[in-house]
Amino acid sequence: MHFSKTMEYAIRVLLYLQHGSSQTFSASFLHKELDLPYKYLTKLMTQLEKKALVVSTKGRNGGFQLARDAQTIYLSDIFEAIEEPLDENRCILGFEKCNAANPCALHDKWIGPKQNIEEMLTTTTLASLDHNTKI
Amino acid sequence: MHFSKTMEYAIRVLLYLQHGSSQTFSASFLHKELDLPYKYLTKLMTQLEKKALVVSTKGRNGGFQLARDAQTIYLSDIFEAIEEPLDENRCILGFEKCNAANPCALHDKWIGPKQNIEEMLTTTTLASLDHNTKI
DNA sequence: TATAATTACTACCTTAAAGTAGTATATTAT
DNA sequence: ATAATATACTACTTTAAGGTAGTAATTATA
Repeated sequence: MHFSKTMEYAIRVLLYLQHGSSQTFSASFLHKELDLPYKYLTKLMTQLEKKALVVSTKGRNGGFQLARDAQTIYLSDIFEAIEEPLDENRCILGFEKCNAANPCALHDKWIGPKQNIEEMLTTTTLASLDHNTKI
Repeated sequence: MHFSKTMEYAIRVLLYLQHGSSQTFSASFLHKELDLPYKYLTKLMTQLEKKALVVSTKGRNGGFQLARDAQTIYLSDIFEAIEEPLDENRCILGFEKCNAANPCALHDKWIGPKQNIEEMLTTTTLASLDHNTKI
C-alpha cells in the first residue's frame, strides 16, 4: 500500500525543480542533491520529458526544468506519467472485470479509501506542497 | 496503489473458508475452486497457519479451516500476516524517518487517505463481506 | 575547432515477488 | 499393513522493478 520507488523519485525531483522556477538543473546535480542513483535518475528524467512534465536542454549547461507552472501540475499527472491512468480502476482483489454490477467481495469497502486517495492526487498541486520539508 | 498478489489470494481463500464454517477444504480443492496456482497456494496456507489464521489437519481427508470465527478476523489481521504491521508507518516518499516533527513534503496530504485505508482494514471483518460476489 | 559537460539511447545486471518441482511426512480408508 | 490423500519442507525458475554500464549525440565555451 505505497507508491513505487520510481513514483517517489519523480515527486522528489519535480519538487526540487520547483525551487528555481525557470532555472535548469543537470542530472548530476540533482543526483548529488537528492541522493538518487544517477543512471536511474537520467532514465526517469527522459521518461518525464516524454510525458511533458519537464523540458530538457542538451549539451553543456543543459539540464531539466519544469515544463509548466507548478500550480498546474497535479500529483495525479505525475502518477499517470509513471504508473497508470487513475481511471484504470484496478480491482483490489485483482479481478479482470469488477464493477458495481459484478463486484468482488471488497468492491464496496474499497470505494471510500480509493476515492479519498484519488481526490488527494487530483487536487494536490506541486506548488501546494510545503517546501520547508526534507527532500 | 494496490495489494500484493499474495494478499489478494489470502483474502479470497479466507473468504472461501468462511463458506462452510467448521468444514475443512483441501488445498487441491481450493486450487480448483478459486483457480489459484496450487503450489503457491499450499505455501500461502502454511504461512496463514503459522500466523494462526487457519488450522490445518494433515493426512487423508485433511485440509484447512478458519482458526476462529470470521466475525473476529479483520482485514488488518490478514494484511499484517502477509505484509507488515499497520503501524509500521512507512513514509509515502520512502524516507526512513518521517513524522510530524520532521515531515516529508507529502506527509500532511497523505494522513487523510492513510487513515481512511487503515480504518477500512481495522473495522472490516471477513464475516461482513458480501458472499454473493465473485470469489 | 577541440574539449568538456551534458542529455539520449541500448543493453545488461540485481533483487524481490511470484510461481514451480520434487520429496518427506502424516493420516486414514480399505 | 498398504495405498491413497493430504500437508510440510527445501530448492529452484520466472518475471518485473529497480539499478548499472557504456557510448553516441548535442552544445557552450576556451
